[in-house]
Amino acid sequence: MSTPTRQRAPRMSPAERALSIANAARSLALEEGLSAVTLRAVAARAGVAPALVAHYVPSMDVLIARTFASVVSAEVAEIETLLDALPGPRAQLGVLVRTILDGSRDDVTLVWVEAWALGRRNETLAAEVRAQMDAWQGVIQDVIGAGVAAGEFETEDPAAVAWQLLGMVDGLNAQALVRWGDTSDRGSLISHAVEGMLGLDRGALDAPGA
Amino acid sequence: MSTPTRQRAPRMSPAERALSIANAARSLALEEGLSAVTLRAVAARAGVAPALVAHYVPSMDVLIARTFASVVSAEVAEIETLLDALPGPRAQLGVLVRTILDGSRDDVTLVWVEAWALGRRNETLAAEVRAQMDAWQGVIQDVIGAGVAAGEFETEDPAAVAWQLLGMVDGLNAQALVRWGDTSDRGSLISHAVEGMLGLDRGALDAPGA
DNA sequence: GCAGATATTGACCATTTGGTCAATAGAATC
DNA sequence: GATTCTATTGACCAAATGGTCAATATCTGC
Repeated sequence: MSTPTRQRAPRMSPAERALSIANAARSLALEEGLSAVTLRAVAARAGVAPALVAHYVPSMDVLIARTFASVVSAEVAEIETLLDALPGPRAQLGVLVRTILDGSRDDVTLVWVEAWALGRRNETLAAEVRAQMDAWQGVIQDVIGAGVAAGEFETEDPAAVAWQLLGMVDGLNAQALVRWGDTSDRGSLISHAVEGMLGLDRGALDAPGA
Repeated sequence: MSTPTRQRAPRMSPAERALSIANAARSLALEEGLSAVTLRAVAARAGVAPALVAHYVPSMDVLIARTFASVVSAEVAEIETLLDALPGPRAQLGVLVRTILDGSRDDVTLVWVEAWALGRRNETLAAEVRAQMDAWQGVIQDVIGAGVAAGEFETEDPAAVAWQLLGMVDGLNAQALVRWGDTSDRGSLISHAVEGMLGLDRGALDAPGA
């Protein structure tokens, strides 16, 4: 059947090849989930013999953990720069919630959900999951903390609220991954929920003017 | 090494054997997760040859889906009877949230999380996941609907609020599965969140008297 | 007790997984 | 142009997965 046989891969420097493999793993994870990041699948996508992937990575467990970290830390960084451009904590929190729930990151959500499951049998991945959760929680906590300092939010425990909010949006995203269409009112409803947690008036977090 | 060899399993009626296998799969799922429900693992736990499991089940995919349904529907039934014993919607909602989040069902949570992940490669399981999500949502929606009818809750879309609440608690439970200890304030915080969604005063859902 | 029905099993098979290692090919250096 | 270095590969391996099927053991009805 035509040429299902792979050409010999052009020689690269170790750094280049390592990057190429990491990128292959990353795109594979985003398109088909972390469980699709197997030795052979990564090799095929990178256009390379399976043995080469094994050669460049200590074990598949750590490649999966690194891939997870790569995907998620990029998302965190993206959100952070987005928030930096906004005026105050209230605007930031509103945008934060709406952005996370806007459904445009289902691929990342899939990576999260599979990481929770795979983490039970891959301790390296589990550690990375905890680290990235901490990073996420930190971003949210900073916003909430700033809001409390500015007298805009009311809570005695910004850290706990941040964890709570993180869990909520994770759950809603995971749910959206499984359920049919209908991702309608997620934004406004959770805004009301957050208002409840932070002692805000109803609608205080709704999208401003625009 | 002693006797790692299995005795021949005592003969049973098909109904009995099928039940025995289902129970083995169920306990395995609760102890080690859905991904541990493999042909050989189930056979070992049931004290039976692997071929017998294959004989009694159309495929592992459906055994896994049935096991998921068994675990989750039992939980739904348990909660329903718990709610029936309570006076009104507000008490029911408060207990509902606190009970789901009390951390005593981590085994079921693990089954949920793995079902989300495995469902992407097991359509039978995916269908069952959606069905059980609908069941859960129905229970919650009934409580909220009753509360709205009684003038205790304020929302225009009980169904949406129910979905939202379900997603939130799922996420918080999944998070607790991964994070270290510290499952502290989950109850009261989410109560405030729900109060925000349903237009209740702060503290309206806190545990009564007791 | 004997014969038939059937619950159960061992022996296979194909596939997929992660991983190892000596051999090979290709670029850089002398 | 020959030699050295090394990126890359094919050929393996062990383990685990789901699944099939003829053979066997055991119970039931006659």
